[in-house]
Amino acid sequence: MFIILYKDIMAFNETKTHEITVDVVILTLKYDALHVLLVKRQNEPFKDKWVIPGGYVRLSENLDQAAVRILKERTNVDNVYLEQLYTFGDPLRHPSGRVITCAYFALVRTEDIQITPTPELGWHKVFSLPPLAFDHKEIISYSLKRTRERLELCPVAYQLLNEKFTLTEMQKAYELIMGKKLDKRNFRKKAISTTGLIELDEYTKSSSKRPARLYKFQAIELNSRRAHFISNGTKESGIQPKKGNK
Amino acid sequence: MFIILYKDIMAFNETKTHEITVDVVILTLKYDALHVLLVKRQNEPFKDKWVIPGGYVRLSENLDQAAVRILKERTNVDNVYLEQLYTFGDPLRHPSGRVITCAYFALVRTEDIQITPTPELGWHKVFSLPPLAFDHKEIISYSLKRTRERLELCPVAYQLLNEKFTLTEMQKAYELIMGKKLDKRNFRKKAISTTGLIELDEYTKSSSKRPARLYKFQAIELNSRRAHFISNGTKESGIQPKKGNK
DNA sequence: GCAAAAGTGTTCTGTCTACACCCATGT
DNA sequence: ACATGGGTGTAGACAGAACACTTTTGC
Repeated sequence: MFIILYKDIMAFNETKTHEITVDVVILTLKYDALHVLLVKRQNEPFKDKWVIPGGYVRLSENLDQAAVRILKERTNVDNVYLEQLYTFGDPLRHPSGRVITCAYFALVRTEDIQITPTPELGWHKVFSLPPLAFDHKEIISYSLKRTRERLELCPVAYQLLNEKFTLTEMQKAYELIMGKKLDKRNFRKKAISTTGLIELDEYTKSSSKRPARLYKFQAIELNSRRAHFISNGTKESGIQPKKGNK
Repeated sequence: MFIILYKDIMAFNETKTHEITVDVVILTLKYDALHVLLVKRQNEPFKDKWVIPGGYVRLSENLDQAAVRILKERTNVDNVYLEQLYTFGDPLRHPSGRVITCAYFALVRTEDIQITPTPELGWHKVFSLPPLAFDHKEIISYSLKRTRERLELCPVAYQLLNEKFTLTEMQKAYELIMGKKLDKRNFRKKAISTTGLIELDEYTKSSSKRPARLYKFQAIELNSRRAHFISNGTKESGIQPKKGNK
């Protein structure tokens, strides 16, 4: 049996290691507001403050897998939009040690998730958050910024909508995330021209108003979506100059 | 003096720690090509393969500071564009252990750097790289993709140009990074309308052709630039809905 | 018949693209 | 005078923004 002196452990600690966690900002639309899933800390430091779900990265898994695992542990879904956000590594962000966190964010459909809210786990409105521990307010803020950027480039909002949805619901999702009103006619024009949006021959019924046409998004092969959005880097094969346009 | 058993160290290692490094892709323009600074590995694994400069994160420094330090160690400059790129954490990316790397990329002016190339350190053309160790080819590829995205949004290319430059030089920088030819008149129109570009009353002299007007970029307060580009998250103060446009 | 949400087109404006010739200088 | 890179404008296509009324349903 080996015997090792305490100072060797400290040297090991100094030169080799930090703790690394993955934290996942899980966003959903609920009751006409953007919500984030938070957990109440049971222990010091920051006892009774809220945090986004996270955990240590296991030695056998990559960062994406850790994020998927953490997401699934909390929500039991794994079939969602998930993207690496940023890595936060301030030495003082965790009061009791050096913890570097690789933050991810996920967009999930409320209908896919069965969470029984408890005093320790629940959805909170992104625009009125309870007191948060560590730098988690900053992480949520940054995930909102990134979500807005993604929304402008591609229609990831459908990841927040039910399988079948009306254009008004889709517009509402955009307005809630972007935080501003959009013009109905312009929005619908742009939405309809989006590739992947499929017009159905179905209409809403329950409302006491005029029925609205339903739409859905083309099923995207999950692996290919993850290949785009969850990826250690680019999908380009190697490094090549782009082709000239002459 | 404490005495700790070997198995305790292993438990510590299993539950708490991975190694974390910061690697910096350092890009520059040289001899009409985009170059990246590479180091030849002296040890196994991947002995004699090339890597991008990197190092362990010290317990007292944050990730940005580690990147700045690594950049400065290699190039002796610290006044450059530097941005966190992505964190790579595949368990198999490093054959001899679990090393997670937070990759950065930097744009530097060749004129600012005095590197005496040795067989172990030097500039390599991004489009014809030598054999690289680990996943460093992927990291360089991704940094090129990100640089192109940045170029389309803001004129970071001036970070690669000398203090005073001609529009033709600027166009050449864009063409080399984007990998395609650009239209001269359209480029100049767009460049001139860019805020921050200052037309000087100076012209090139040395050429044996018609002198070209020189331009420079407005000096940007370094701290404010770093606040934008090197930042643990967003600069927005807190999380607020955007103002409506009605 | 009325309240409430669904649905629908046109005009204007600014931006991006394509494209060809004259200018200033050194040799 | 000529070779070389510097410098300039316009017309057409396209995308985004502003804007108001009719339709369909449940009650």
